[in-house]
Amino acid sequence: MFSDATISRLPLYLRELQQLQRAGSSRVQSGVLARRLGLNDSQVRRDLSGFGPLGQRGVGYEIRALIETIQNTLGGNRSWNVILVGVGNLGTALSGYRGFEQQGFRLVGAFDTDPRKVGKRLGTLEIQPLDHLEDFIQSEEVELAILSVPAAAAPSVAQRLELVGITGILNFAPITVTPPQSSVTIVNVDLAVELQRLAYAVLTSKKEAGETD
Amino acid sequence: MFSDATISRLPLYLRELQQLQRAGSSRVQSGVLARRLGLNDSQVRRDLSGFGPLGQRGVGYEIRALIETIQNTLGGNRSWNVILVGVGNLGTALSGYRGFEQQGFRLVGAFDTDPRKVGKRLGTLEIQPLDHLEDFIQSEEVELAILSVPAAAAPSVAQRLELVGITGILNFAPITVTPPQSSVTIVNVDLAVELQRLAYAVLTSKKEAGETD
DNA sequence: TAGATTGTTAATCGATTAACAATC
DNA sequence: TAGATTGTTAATCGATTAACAATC
Repeated sequence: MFSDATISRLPLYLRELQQLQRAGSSRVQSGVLARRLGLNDSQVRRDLSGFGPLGQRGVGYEIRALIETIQNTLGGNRSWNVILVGVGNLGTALSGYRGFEQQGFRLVGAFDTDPRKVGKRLGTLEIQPLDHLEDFIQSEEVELAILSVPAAAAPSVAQRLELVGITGILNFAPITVTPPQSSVTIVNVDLAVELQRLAYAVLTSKKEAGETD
Repeated sequence: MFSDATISRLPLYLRELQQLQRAGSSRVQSGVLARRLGLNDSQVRRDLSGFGPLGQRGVGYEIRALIETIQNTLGGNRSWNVILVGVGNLGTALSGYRGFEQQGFRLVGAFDTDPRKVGKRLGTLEIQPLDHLEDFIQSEEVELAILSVPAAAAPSVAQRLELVGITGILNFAPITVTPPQSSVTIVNVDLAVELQRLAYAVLTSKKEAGETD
């Protein structure tokens, strides 16, 4: 129904639409979305046409309907129970990240091996020891895990999560984690990668501009 | 020389190669890299062939040479001075992120508007007020900025950064920031987007497996 | 009706991949 | 030499985009 390329843009449309809605708009045109996201307007219409006829010719798209439809497609229009494994600097930051809650992701548990952290609070949650992982995941029907442990620990923790039935892992540890078996989907996020892409883009835009540097 | 698709994979190769090197390997084959990154081996060879003949037929690629070449291409084989604007939870986490230093990015300054934060230490740095931004950027030859301020403040801070000559901004604020003029390159990182992609991947892999849910 | 914008087609463009000769 | 793996071609596949009829 949707190509991979389209799927990867749906979250971007969603964010932009929510921004427009908050700013008071109720309708939007393909050209507006395209400009704001640096895309082509044909591309936007083609992406959105996968939902069936949603727009009105001559008028545009109803923002509210678009948001609901995209959310339905992306997240099944339901909330997901998420746990955080590894409450270091990054883990703490991620737990406070507004965007997650907004998009239907509920942080229901936080885990760390460090005995000094266990028992402390993280927002409204109490940090639990890693031993509790298995019981908690089963009793709370947790499906997704955010992994922010040190690189060295990441593969073994990922394996443990898979064994107990976690279906998706968002890995922030600076190491590529591949699924031990294939019952779990792992998305690796590398923050340094983004900075490298930025540096490359800056270098090439300078070259284009004719600077010698 | 390199397609966009190839460029976006170079940082992934780099990370994988550094991991292999740390594990004691000195050579690697296209098939090995492909498997570890979920790519096709032809694709890996094609990507790497842009550097000229680097591999040895029948043997593979020298890891050390590959790393150096990729680093050269991506970052100009030099270090970049980076500042952090917005020292909240996320900013603090980013400042401690190992991956940045490893890839040649040096955090040279940290800024926040909050008077209670100004003067405090962040690692080896002292947090400065936003007023110091312009002077600091010019005297320290800062080129890149990591933006982790609240969404509402992001566009105006981005504009300020552009005016004073910053050439690249990595934006973590949960809002799409587009360059006011075109003298700056902005890369928007949305952490919730990754979680949404994961959720979608989980949903579709379930459907494929025939679960009704 | 006149103006605007969608939905969709067809053409173009670019990226992936299988295959294999070259060669270490 | 025999085995392995690169570098590169050619074919395939998929994604983007211009264009325009449909229609609000």
